Amino acid sequence: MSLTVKSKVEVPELIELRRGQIIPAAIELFGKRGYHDTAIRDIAKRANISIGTIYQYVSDKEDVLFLVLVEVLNSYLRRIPAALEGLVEPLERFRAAVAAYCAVNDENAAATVLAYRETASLRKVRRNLIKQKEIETNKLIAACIKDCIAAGLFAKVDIELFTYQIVMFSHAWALKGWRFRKLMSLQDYVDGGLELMLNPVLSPRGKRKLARVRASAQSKA
Amino acid sequence: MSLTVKSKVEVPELIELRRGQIIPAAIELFGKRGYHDTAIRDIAKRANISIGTIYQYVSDKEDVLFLVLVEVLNSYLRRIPAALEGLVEPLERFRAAVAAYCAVNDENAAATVLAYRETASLRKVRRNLIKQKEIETNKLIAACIKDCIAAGLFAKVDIELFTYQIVMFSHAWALKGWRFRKLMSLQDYVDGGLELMLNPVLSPRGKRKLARVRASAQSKA
Amino acid sequence: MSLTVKSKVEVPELIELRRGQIIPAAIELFGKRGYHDTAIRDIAKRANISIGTIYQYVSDKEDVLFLVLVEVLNSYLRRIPAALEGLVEPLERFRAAVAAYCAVNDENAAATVLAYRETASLRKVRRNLIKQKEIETNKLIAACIKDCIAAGLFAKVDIELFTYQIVMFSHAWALKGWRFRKLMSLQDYVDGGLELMLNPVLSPRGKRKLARVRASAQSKA
Amino acid sequence: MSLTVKSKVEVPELIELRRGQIIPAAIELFGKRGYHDTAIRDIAKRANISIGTIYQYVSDKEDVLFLVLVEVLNSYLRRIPAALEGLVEPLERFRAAVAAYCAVNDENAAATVLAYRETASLRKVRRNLIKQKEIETNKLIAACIKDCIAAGLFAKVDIELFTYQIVMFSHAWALKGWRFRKLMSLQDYVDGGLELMLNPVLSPRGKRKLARVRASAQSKA
DNA sequence: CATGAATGAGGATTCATTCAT
DNA sequence: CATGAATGAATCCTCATTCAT
Repeated sequence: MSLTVKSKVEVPELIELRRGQIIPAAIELFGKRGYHDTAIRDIAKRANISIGTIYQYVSDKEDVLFLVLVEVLNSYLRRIPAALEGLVEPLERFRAAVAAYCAVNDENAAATVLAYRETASLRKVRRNLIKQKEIETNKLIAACIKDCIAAGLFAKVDIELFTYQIVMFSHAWALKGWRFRKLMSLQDYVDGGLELMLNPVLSPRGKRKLARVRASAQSKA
Repeated sequence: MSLTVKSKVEVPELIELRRGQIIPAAIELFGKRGYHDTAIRDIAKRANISIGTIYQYVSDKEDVLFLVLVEVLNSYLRRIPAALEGLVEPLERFRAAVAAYCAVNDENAAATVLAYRETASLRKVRRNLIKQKEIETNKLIAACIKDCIAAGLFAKVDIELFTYQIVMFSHAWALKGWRFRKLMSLQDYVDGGLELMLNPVLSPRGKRKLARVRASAQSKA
Repeated sequence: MSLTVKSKVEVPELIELRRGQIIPAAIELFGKRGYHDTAIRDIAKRANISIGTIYQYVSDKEDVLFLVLVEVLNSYLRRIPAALEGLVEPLERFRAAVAAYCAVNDENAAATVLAYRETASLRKVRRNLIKQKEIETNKLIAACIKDCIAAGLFAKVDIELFTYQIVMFSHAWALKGWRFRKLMSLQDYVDGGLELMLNPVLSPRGKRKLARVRASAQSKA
Repeated sequence: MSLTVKSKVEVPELIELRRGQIIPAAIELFGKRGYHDTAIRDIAKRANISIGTIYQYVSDKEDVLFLVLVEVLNSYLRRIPAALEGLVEPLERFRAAVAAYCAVNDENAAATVLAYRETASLRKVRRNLIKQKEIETNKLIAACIKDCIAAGLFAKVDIELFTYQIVMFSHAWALKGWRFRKLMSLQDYVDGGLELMLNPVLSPRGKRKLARVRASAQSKA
């Protein structure tokens, strides 16, 4: 009920089509001006549909925000597995996951910032669902960490803490982009961050492995 | 002009008195309901003054937000030096700075979240000023790091990156409080985080020092 | 033109079929929620047809209200003659007419209330037509009164006034149902009312007749 | 809570002043166009105040309707005792009460019609309060009837029924004004109605009294 | 200086009606 | 003929801001 967004139109293709117009328009405007300073009228204009049409696929302005945030979080949730596809070596997978997550937060910086700013504007149930989605995303990273530990590449660190360190590191690129973008490239950010975060964690075996991984990466480049 | 908040009343003592009523009320309400969902009327009521009086010391609702954010950032800026007072040993100072910053973010979690949510609602000049204040705070931490490096306790890490790692770590306690508070105490959070962040950074000498610092901390307890 | 409801479909059977779906649905909903708080969409849903179909047989929401009110008034117009069928004795006919009119207003209380509430929402021409229908209904009762006078059963009262007294008495059962239904049965209401209204009107002969009519009614029961 | 209308302004004189502007404007417009077809903007314009001011003395459009209906019913409630002042003879009092009630319904015909049309638009609690007020008004008339019975002027009729007969008779002048005003004067309506309604009720003594009352009334005129 | 009543622009939402399929 | 998605005018209501007292 509060977790699903009710639509007056029932044809699934139409719902997909229209929400596919509404959500991107809203992401853009919410990202630029914030939720409260964006009028439904603005979204309608940007989406090239009428106000009335929006209200046929959504029953509230808050519904739009909810759809937007779910979409953002889902897109993050999709990107990490995609980046891991084909990779089997645990350390490589870990590094790919971090790089991918940073990349998403780079491409959708406004959306990440939006999630931080406006999740609080949702009703509690929905706010919780958004948090749940964040936890799910975190699990993807936690899994990589566990694999590295299992493979003897990482010491037995606090997984939750280490996961959040990586999550915050990735979000920081979006949240503090105004600072970092002046100072370094995303590539440097990821490399420097991994350096900083991996050292305390790598076992001796992990260090050797890392050296090899780096060498091969370099030879490819 | 946009950096200072204009007041119709010129008596400095009055300005201080009234703003001293307005700002805490606004911090509380903005923190609870957010900037947009808090009406000037609400702030007036909480501060036990009239709407008219608020507008005598402020020319805008945005002014209130600005004053609030400046106050929050300033309070952070004051806390770190206070925590370092009397300490001379670089590693101890570093650890104290981190602990202090985490503590402030714990005590004023709502304010920290507020800064993340609503800084974007300020005009550009002011937004920049807030960012500047954040940079100043960061410098306090960066200075500790530099001292540790100079003392040969830390390897020559990227200072900016390491500083932000600590900053985000501290903010995370407020931003992700909904998660961490269920999992651990602030003490454990700080300890676990320092463990995670220090290892990659400590020089061999630093590691020995750390062992001693810890031992003495334990004997005190 | 304003007195007839235009239909885009011309087949009379279809018009009858569709309006036969629309009107009952509208009577129910208008009665329950009122004209303004009932949406065409609601009527369509209740009638199991589409909004578009409604607009094929009606050109306005007001058309629906008009059809509804005409239908209500017509049904009243049909009920009185039906109740008089077979009766010849003037006093009996009079009493039957009153009882029948009260009964209709009992069965369709919501519709009677609706007529009072929403006739004013019609355009003037149509409002007048509805009033005309009311006058026609009243004539049925007036005729009974006249017959009683002609038969020497009633004194020469003001027919218009007496008619309206009866009309209002019948409507009151619907309009003030919230009061009367708590206090008495419809039967008691009709009997008590007739007692009250007849006395001032009956001639001596009328009184004797009434006594006989009552006696025979009793013996039947 | 739902029975009182909340005001943001607390000064009683101001509340009285502003509501004294709002309510008459609303009575006029609701009476003319109905509740739903009257916009708050229209009321504001007619009352020569701003929309915002209305909402400082009322929290809802429904509040306005409620205030209007309460005012209408109260004015009725005041008029009957006023008309009875100084009169002691029960039959005279009864006749004066009826005449007064008819007169109010004549002067405020639109308001009476409004009560019939729009009471249903109120929330249940308030609708009940309005009904309660109607019952109170009825009691004033019922009391006159009781006095007449006690004085042996009326037979022992069903008081509730007789009261409502008079109430409906008075309302009918407003509700069916479109008919009666063409046919007779208010004076004739009252006289004719009383004739019709009193006859069945008057005891022999009552009849003699009535004759005297009439004679004296005539000699005065 | 302090007050808070008055203002009205601005924004969310509804729903009668149309029209392409 | 039937359908129901699309439209946007219309309306309620909020709240930042002003200004007379």
